[in-house]
Amino acid sequence: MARLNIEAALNDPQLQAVRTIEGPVLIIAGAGSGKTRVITYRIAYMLDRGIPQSAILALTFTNKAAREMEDRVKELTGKKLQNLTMSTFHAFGVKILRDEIEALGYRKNFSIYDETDRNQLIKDSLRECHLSVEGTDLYALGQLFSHIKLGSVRWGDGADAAYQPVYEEYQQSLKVFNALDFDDLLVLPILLFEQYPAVLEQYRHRYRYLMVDEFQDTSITQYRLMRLLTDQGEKNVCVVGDDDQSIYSWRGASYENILRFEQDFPGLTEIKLEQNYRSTTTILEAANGVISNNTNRKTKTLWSGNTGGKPIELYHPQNESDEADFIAAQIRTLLMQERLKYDDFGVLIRTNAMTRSIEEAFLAENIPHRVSGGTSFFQRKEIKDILSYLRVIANADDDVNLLRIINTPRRGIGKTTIMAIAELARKNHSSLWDAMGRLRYAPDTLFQEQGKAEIDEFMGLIEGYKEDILGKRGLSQKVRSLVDTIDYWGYLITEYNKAEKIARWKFRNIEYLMQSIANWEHDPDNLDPTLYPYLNRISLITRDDGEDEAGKGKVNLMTIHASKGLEFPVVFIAGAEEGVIPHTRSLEDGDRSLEEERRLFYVAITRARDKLFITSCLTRRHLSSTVECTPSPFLAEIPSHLVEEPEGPVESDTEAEQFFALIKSKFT
DNA sequence: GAAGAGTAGATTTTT
DNA sequence: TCTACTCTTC
Repeated sequence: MARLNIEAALNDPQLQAVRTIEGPVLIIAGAGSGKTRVITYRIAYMLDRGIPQSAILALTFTNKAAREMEDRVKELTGKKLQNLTMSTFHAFGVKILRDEIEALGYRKNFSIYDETDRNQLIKDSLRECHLSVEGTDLYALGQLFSHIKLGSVRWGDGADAAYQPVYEEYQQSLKVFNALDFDDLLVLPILLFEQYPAVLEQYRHRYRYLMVDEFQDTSITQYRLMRLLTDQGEKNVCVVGDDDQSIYSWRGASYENILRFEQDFPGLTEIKLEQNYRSTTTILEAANGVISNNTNRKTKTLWSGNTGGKPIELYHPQNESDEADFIAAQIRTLLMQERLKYDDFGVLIRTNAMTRSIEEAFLAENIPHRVSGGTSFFQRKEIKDILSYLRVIANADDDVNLLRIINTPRRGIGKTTIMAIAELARKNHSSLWDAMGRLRYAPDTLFQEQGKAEIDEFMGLIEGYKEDILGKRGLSQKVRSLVDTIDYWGYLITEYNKAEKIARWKFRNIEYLMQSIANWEHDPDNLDPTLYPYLNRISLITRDDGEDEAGKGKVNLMTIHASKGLEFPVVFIAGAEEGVIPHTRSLEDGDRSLEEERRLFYVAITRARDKLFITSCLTRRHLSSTVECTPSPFLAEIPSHLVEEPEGPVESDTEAEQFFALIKSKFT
């Protein structure tokens, strides 16, 4: 391999961070201080010193970050990295459970429930306990269940004990369905390790070098898992984080893990990376001006070698569509004037719903773009339908997914039939599939022959594909045949008979899905291209993170949360209004959340390398009405000498332009 | 008993 | 704008 020349590539603190591979290490890495660089060099350095790939475990926060890091290490070392484990905490949990879950009384073909599946199950559990679904805040109840499961709240003690039976029903159902929710992916490995020390010992023995990225965004549960793996012996664990960029506390993340780490690992090496290589002084000063208003933070001074920089430009468009047009027009101008490329631009928004207007403007202006976040591809109804078939083929006891497809496309198994099956399942404490199996051959039932025949046909369909797919290759071909057999196209046509366009578009999505399965299956690095690994993988992907090259040459449109860890020469922050950032929903629960919103704004600013645009609309459509907006209070925290703010609102399109746009849209 | 039509209700951030 | 649930019709 090419000789690793780390001295030339790194500054002193970075060098120290890379070379200190023994013992506990805490790296406080400010925004743009070369954190990813340090982590990748550190791994390369370890490999260079002869530490085997299989001994290294690097945990990240998102799949995207994991993949990116892997690519960079690959690039740096020129090695194949088949035994290096780089994944999210959740994916690591799945990996453990896939091998060991039988010890906990589940089967290996477990299903993983996403938010939608989980909400469905919570609804069913509520009904089962004779509580009204309409009168319950499902989101809040889901959060409560999470807290209970993760052990941060107890019944009666901050948690409404009235919901305890619902929780128990929920848990029991998961067990019967052989399904896990996202929390289980962390909690069950911990349980496993606590109950079976010998298993834990195996993992400790294997993973002797641990790294945790985005440490400020780990939860206490993730911390416990990490600690179990590193508490004994050499304690070669390195965590990298920045308390100022902690933006996931609503998901249980706690930057206090940094303090906890200091306590639990005495004698650790602490390294601060404070030199910012990314942004101009202007941008950095603005960011510092904002974040210094937070009270709860570790002291840290970011400085930059780049002096000066272009001013930050703040605009006030009339409404969100003017805002979108403005951004599109600026991109067009800068492309020509500054010779920038499309992928030099990042457009950051607070909520997914804000993508729409901007995307429309990009489409109208013919600006190639990529949206990450947003309603994930895998959340679309048509995709979920097809995937539900696959999930049921993998694990027929999965009632939630079974119910989704049992009559989709319609095959004459209606409400009454399903109720009867559910009744039998309830009596036997079994899954629906199990109950159907009984009904299928039972001579004496309340069922008419008609219903029975349909159940028989449905079960036959699933069983046939089970035979054909499980453990076998050629997945994408078989999915294609499945889609044909159930005539999903025919279903779409009848369901959307008034809008063939929609039906066609939905079917195209399914084509994409099959294409992506094919890509995954033909990836030479993929050693096991069968159904289970596929389902495990996609269950944890929320973003439509198209394969590596897909983002090249495109403007990046994403939420601020999704932008963490990325950087762009030019950044637009859209919707810098009170109620958007800070978001109304977060203002409801106090100062701690306000500080988190400020950190979010800080993260957004620090994504920019050279130039930052901020737009704050005068009005914005919200739900179905238009509301007046006031600028975000955070804007006033940016030192005013850094900002250029043209008077008055941005000009909206002249009538002539609108006319041309209309003509143009008719031709496209 | 199932299919189709119509109407609420909903939009913070993600594994 | 879209989806999930309810009510009506066949």
